[in-house]
Amino acid sequence: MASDQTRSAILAAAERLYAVRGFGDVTLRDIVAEANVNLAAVNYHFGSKDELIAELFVTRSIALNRERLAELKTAEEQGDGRASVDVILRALVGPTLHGCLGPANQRSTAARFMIRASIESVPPIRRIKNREIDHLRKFAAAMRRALPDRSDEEIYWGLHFALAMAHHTIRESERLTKLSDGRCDLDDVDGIIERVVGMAVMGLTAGKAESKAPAKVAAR
Amino acid sequence: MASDQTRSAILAAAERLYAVRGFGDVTLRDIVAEANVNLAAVNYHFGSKDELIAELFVTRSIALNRERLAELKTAEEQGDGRASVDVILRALVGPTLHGCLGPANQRSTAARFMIRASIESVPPIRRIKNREIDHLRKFAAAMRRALPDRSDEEIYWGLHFALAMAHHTIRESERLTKLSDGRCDLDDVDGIIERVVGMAVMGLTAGKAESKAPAKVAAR
DNA sequence: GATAGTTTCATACAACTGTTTGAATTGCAA
DNA sequence: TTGCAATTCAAACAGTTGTATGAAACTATC
Repeated sequence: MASDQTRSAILAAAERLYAVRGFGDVTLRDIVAEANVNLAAVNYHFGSKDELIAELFVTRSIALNRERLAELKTAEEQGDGRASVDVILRALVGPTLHGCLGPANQRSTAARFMIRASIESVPPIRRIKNREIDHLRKFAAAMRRALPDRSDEEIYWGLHFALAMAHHTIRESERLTKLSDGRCDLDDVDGIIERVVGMAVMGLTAGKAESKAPAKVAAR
Repeated sequence: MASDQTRSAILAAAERLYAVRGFGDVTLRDIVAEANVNLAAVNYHFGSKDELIAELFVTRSIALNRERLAELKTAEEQGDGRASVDVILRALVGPTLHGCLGPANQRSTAARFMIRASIESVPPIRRIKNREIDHLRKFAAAMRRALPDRSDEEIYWGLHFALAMAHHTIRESERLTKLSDGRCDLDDVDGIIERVVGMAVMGLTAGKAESKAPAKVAAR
């Protein structure tokens, strides 16, 4: 309980190393060297390596989900309990994209860490991700209120595809840059968000009149 | 050169184990036990564990890419060197989705292996994936012919999003089923393909008249 | 049927992994 | 200061990993 100094040094060092080198080849010995603490400190403070990784990921996940829900809640309050489709989608994919993309040289360690977590999917992280379903259900519910005429199936596919585009863009941003010879601007995060949201809105509202304002779907 | 029996037994056993248990916890000893061969046989026939994995993945990748290109070529020949947007997209995402989705109990070992490869992303596989850019360029070129008015940027984003939806559906099919309480039918592969293609077509052609037939975008 | 080349085999190797141990040290309360 | 708990430390542990070795078994050629 006393200092907590060692504990946070380990957390910081671990996140830094995982962010840069991935989970695959970072050992406990690397971490304690980076943190300037003793090897046994990890097991003393966290119990095991997996629990260290889990704590790292849970912390960031909670923060991310909190942000998403806050955005959703604000939007629904302003809209009399009903937010528009594009606003809901922006609350879903915006925080992630803002957190993980943007100019590479100014990405936070936390962002790089979450990118790794999104790419490598090591067991302790996978276990946590599986519990995030409840979180998504809240967005499904919001979307149901925004599109009362759409079937649940359509809504789930819409949310699924929105997340697909967001996560894939994060995971494969390097490849997209290379493929397009830099013509796709991965630094313009807001542009990307509008692109993703625009596509998802089209998918969710295609063939029906929207119940709210048509939303500015054009990207850039 | 002689028998090749051992070699293929190793390949088959390795693919089977990786497909079921993932790359994370399958050791060479597991593989040789499953294949009923000696431990040293792997290094004798493949050089190293990584090269074994690479050969496995390259084989499947080549087959997949061949299938995609064949579909594209057929379509372009039938259309006087110009295929329609939806047909190009179907050639891009169809083979992958057909190969990896469908009723879980009748998925081939190869399909399960490719799903694993898509989820876990171990170093030797990542190295190979990075060389697949040329392959994508061919689809970009075909798309440019189909949509001469669209900018390269729009085309790359369109292809990127199409792949995003396809791969994410494969990676997260379990989660989508759980989230939607089974309302999203992951066994109807053709339905999924139409859904993905439909979305991508909308994204690529939004705001402009299509140069070919409007394509049946509605899913199911 | 001897021989040369290929393939198999049991075994050892060397390195690295996360974890544990028990003693030393520290910090704080009485 | 004394005593007690929390923390740090060096060292070792136990297990696993991929790989290398050298002899044995095989196979096909002459």
